[in-house]
Amino acid sequence: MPLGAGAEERRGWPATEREALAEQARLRPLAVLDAEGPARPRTLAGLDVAYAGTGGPEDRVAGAVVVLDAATLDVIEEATAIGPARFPYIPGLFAFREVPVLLAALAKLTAPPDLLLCDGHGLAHPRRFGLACHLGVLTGLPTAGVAKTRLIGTHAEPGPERGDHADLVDEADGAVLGRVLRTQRGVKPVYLSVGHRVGLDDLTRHVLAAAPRYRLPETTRRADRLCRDALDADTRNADTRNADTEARA
DNA sequence: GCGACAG
DNA sequence: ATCTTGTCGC
Repeated sequence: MPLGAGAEERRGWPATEREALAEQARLRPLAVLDAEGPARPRTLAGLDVAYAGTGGPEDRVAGAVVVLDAATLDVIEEATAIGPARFPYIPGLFAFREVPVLLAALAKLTAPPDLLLCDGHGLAHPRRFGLACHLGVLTGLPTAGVAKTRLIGTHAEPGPERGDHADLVDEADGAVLGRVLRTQRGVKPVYLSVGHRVGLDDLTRHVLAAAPRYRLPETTRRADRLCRDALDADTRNADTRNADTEARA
């Protein structure tokens, strides 16, 4: 999947909270949040990141993207990438920590997925520009956030059945930020929000279809396992190299 | 000042 | 996210 070096790469990655906030403000207007569809995506991609450290900018991170056939949920393609976190974990600036390694993994795909499902929020963000929006603007692909917990907004408790849902609303202005969806009877709901070039109704259908059995959609489950495995494999390789160096000393 | 706070 | 023992349930 062709992803040329973006302006971000040439300008350097934000090093401070202030620079990151400025970058969010610069990119935010580029997100397309009023789109419909994609109605019938052929492929759905799940993205996730695993960490080695405790939240600092030096942590080792592994990103993964898993492309599934939207109809059968069979794996079509996978890719991973490993590198430094490059930014500390700060709620609201999450993307600056995960985007670099996710872009690196996406660049290894042979074809662009029809919809990227990110592990985090999109519009449901303090400044309306979560990880899913950020990744959408940078790749140009349809993206959405599928988060396990709330970041902002309030909502009623969704009904108990699979498919039941409630609006996630910004108390300040009444704006609908996303949707709280029950993917299985009797389990905690997940938080959906638009990222770029997708509609909330279509997103809800796709996530429900991708979660036939568990709380989280297969996209998220597959990506979660893949990035975890990639990080563990890298850790073992590093240990092996260190052992060899010690032996030769 | 006191909580809340994606992963 | 990651660190971690046991435990309740299908």
